[in-house]
Amino acid sequence: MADEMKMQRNPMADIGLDVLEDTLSFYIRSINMAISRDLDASLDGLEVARGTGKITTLLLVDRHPGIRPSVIATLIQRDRSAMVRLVDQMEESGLLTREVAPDDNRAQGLFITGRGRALAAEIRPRVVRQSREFFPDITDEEHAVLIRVLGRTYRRIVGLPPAGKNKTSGEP
Amino acid sequence: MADEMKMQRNPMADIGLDVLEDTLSFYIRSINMAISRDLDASLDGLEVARGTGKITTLLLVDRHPGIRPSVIATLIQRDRSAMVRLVDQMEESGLLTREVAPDDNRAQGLFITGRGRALAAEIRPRVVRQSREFFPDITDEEHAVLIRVLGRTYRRIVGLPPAGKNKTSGEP
DNA sequence: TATTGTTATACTCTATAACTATA
DNA sequence: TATAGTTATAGAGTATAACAATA
Repeated sequence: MADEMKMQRNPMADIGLDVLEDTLSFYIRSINMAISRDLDASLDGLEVARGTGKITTLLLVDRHPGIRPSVIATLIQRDRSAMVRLVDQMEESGLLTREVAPDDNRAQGLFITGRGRALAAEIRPRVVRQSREFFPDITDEEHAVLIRVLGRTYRRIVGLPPAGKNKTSGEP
Repeated sequence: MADEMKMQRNPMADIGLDVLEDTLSFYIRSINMAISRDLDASLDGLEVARGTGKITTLLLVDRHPGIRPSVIATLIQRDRSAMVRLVDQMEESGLLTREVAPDDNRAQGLFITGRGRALAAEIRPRVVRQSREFFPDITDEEHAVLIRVLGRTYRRIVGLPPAGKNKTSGEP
């Protein structure tokens, strides 16, 4: 009788996630969707909302004048064709400019504009704050572990040297 | 002299990521892209590759016969319209069936088919293995911390009760 | 022959709104 | 009035292949 009464009063209450309960990729993929939506909302109207590459591109160009599109493409894990559209878009918005690289006529260097620099300054604290505030229920220690472990994984994926060793210009 | 020689021999070697270096959302978003691509590759040809909802839907329907699309939609953070297309697709593939819910004619229950059950059994170990092998350079302890912290965050986002309390059918 | 940037295309995902039928 | 599912559509992202110019 009580068995028949349970029905689905709160359908969420007793849902088990099967093996996904212990599967990191599931959590990464799920949280990615939520955090990206939240980030878009917190940057609404700012020309860098939507999509995963614009913020990184802006900050990298601001920090590394003359950086090449192909380098950024590697760091944001896009192919060159996707990178072209990204740079097109940001150039049209007046955030950066392209110049032919002095040492290689095939390549380009990207340079920040005044507007781009202002926007970078505007979003920098916002991006950091949004990221931390998205995890209100984790401790600073847990946060540090996540940064360390996920940072290590990211660097391995894109081919950056391990943390703390990026001061020396390494061998190829 | 040595200053002029550095040029850009290995362009990746000394790239700083600006504030993104300490921004969790950046790592989540970046790793998400890589892990999703890798998962797609490891499930190539299996009818559940591509896109984030199919695997979860299959395992949830297999585990919870009669589960409603709207419940799954909440757990995978999609709206109902996206859920419809997902279920359409999986029904056409013969992985699950829809039935009108006996207690509410508006609602549906989803049920696994033989093919669906077989596919679920096929992918379960693959998904778990892929997830762990994608992080070859983290310890089991670090892995456990990630599962615990990200799992907690996921449950908060989608409105599931905290871990360990999902045995009791909670109040609404 | 390999690399950098470019263009084109097809495919998928995302977000939004409006609609139906039930409750 | 609110909810479960559905349909339609515009916009954005993704993957792929082919191309030109340069190394």
